[in-house]
Amino acid sequence: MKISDKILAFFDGHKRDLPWRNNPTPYKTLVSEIMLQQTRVDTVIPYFNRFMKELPTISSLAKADDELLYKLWQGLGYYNRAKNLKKAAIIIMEKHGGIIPNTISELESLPGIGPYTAGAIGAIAFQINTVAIDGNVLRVFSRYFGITDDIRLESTKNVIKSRLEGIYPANRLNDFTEALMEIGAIVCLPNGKPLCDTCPLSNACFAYSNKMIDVIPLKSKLVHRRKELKTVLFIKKEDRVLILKRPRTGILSNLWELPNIEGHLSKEEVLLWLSQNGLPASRVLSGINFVHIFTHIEWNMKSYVVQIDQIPFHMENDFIEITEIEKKYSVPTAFLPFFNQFK
DNA sequence: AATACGGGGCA
DNA sequence: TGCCCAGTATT
Repeated sequence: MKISDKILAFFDGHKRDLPWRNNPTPYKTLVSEIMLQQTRVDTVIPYFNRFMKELPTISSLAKADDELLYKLWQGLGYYNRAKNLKKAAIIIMEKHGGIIPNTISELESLPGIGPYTAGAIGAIAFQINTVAIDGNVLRVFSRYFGITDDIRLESTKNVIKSRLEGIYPANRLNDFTEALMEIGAIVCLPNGKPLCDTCPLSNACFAYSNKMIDVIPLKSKLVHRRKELKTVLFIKKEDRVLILKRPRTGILSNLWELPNIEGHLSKEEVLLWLSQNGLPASRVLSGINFVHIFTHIEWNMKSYVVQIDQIPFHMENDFIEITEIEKKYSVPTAFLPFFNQFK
């Protein structure tokens, strides 16, 4: 039995029931693949279902209100994906007549779509004979071929790509592409924990036969995570809280945040900051402290709850009812504990 | 070639 | 704690 047949047979017998696999369309493939970038399937599922309900077509996505778009993405992370997805939808409407393009080069020219996603959409939605190399595929085939180089290196990905091209079947490119990733996701697990007993590749797997599953793949360490101190202010007047829109670029771009200041401030320093910013406070109380960890930054946040007597007239539109914030404003996870402390 | 970019789940 | 995740854009 050819290796590709074994892989396809495994997929037929073990594939998970995922929402984007029900009555698949290129649009479902596009949205799911963007959401799945660096994000687990289980995390994506509820986001995908909500997204498809609110924005069921390319055209609705292209016209979507930005606040709705970011709200649908709240908590999913890598928020530029949402921005780029809408940009891509607009380009598809304007330059491709509303039809998702069916060539790798056209797909890859869209914002937010790189080599992996173009390959995945090309193969899954359009049966293009192309390789889609994600983290799963790198792990499965570095083990299978016995490739001991650092899988973060572009050169290693190219080696795996060319080796992989040699085992592609003539048809069912869509199922085969998903099958490779499915094996990585449910059998060939990371951290030396693969379930080789149930793996369709084990009898020809280099790492398995050489007892090297715990050393392959080799992956270099990430750079050090820097620490930042912040003081977060929960400034409220009855049911309304002051929130600010973050810049269009950088971390958590376009999302809404609580006012925050670099460093850990004392109550007196907070009072000074408030008066300098035209916010005379009636009371400043210590709030909760919280640590939020990003991939490359750690925010150590100290908070204060500030009650003010009167909202300055020029800030009238910046104080939003909490229930309204929950419904319509996209607030990054890092700030949610400060809202939840009152529940 | 290296870094910025989220958040959660699991040893 | 550290690793990993259906990666891409920017520098």
